[in-house]
Amino acid sequence: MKNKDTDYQRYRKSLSNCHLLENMDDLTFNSLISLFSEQTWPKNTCLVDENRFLCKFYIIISGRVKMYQLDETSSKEVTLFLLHKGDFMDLFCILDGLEHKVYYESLDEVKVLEVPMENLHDWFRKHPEYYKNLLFYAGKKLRTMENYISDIIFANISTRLVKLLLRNVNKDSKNLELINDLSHKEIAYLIGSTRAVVNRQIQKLKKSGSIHTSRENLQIIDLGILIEFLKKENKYE
Amino acid sequence: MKNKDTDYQRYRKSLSNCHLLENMDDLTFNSLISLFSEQTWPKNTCLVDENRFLCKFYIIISGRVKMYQLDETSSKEVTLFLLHKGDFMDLFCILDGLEHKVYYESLDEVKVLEVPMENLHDWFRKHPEYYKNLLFYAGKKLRTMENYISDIIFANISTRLVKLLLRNVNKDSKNLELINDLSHKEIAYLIGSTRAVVNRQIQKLKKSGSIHTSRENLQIIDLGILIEFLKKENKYE
DNA sequence: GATTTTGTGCTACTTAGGTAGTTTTCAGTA
DNA sequence: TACTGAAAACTACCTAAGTAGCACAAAATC
Repeated sequence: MKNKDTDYQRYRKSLSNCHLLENMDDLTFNSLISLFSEQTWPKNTCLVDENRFLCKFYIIISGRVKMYQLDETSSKEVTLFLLHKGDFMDLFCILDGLEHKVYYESLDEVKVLEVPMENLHDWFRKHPEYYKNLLFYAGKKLRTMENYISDIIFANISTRLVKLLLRNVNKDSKNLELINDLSHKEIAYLIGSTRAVVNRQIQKLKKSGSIHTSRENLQIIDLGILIEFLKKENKYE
Repeated sequence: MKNKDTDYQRYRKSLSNCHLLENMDDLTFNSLISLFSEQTWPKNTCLVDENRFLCKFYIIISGRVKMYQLDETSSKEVTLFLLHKGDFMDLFCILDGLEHKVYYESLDEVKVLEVPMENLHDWFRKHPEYYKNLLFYAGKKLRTMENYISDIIFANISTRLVKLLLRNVNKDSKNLELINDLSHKEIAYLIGSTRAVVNRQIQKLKKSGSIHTSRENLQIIDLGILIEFLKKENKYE
């Protein structure tokens, strides 16, 4: 039992940014977290089982999972969300209980907390006030999607690329995080484009002296140039 | 009091498709609906007051409201949602209580139910189990947005146009609804394109014999042709 | 009923970005 | 240390779709 308790404290700490668990006293937190069990998914694994997310719910503890759509005809991809610590799967299923045709793939070794959907629903029925946390999270994701749509419609690829970079710069360290070790292909899918086009833009950014790249690695060396670029395009917020 | 009761019954009926009010006994329904007051907005009016939706919440009873984003630089638009009977405003604000930079415009004379946000929150605190209804609605909208994104990335304009038409065909009457009286410009904004391009595609559809148009009016005369077209593009679901 | 505004149809032009293909570089591993 | 496969770099090409402009018709406004 002592062991479990320290586990819970560990989760409490590592999931401090998790909207679902916000404003929760320790007792409630423990009652919820005791329903979960920890799992590890290996790197670069697809989670293709369509119905899995109707019966199980997951919270990511560590590692990245991309949620993406695939177009069978052209075998193109779009990454809808790059999920990480504190994110859920599948948001859509937990909200409306319907099937969600979407793909998930781990980009790192991923640790998750798993709970049978039914148990989670039971818990929520007993603690309906915590639906609010789910609402808040859904709101965040809606906003992200709305921005995605306006970006695709209003902004060209170079703008979208620069915005993606700036979004993922750590405010304190000024370093690129979360997407710094992705291939050009993965970066392309994050902004709804293709490898070749993104590479073309990356070459331009390199020549401008704003970034430095090596194999599966992208670093920002002059944030100011990127910000100036967005300002020129009137896309700087 | 009698008068009020008949009002409530009228709302109950006309808002039967409203997710927020689903699975609600009459007593609860009345306790909620009594917080609202009816309002009428004239046709073609912009609701620009930025903070309005932070303090007031609206349910549409009749008429259409488009929710859209505007790019100041290019003065381009995208319509994110074409809201109508049973839809809410502003979903984003009710979910996370944050400001939402978005535009609303009435396309018809619109009747809404208005409630001060604070009162609605109070009601929800007393009836937290109805957060679930909000969750369900949010899920629906997330799905719509996800589809929007994949369509923009995977499908060309003609496909997106045909999909838009088919989505808005009444299953029973086979007639185009909700978007049948829009200008080409408004149709363009619904699929993230421009007037001229949409017009080009509409001419093609007319020549194919699938649709008939007149000023601000679009009718489908051969649904089969449109469905065949999508099948050929492998975009038919 | 005259004037203005708005929607539609079309033509001609431009271009960003998608596509295809080759070469080079690099990391893992046999 | 050589082999292999993936990522990256670069070139050449193509086209869907955005842009600009104009003419005409239907509505709306005066």
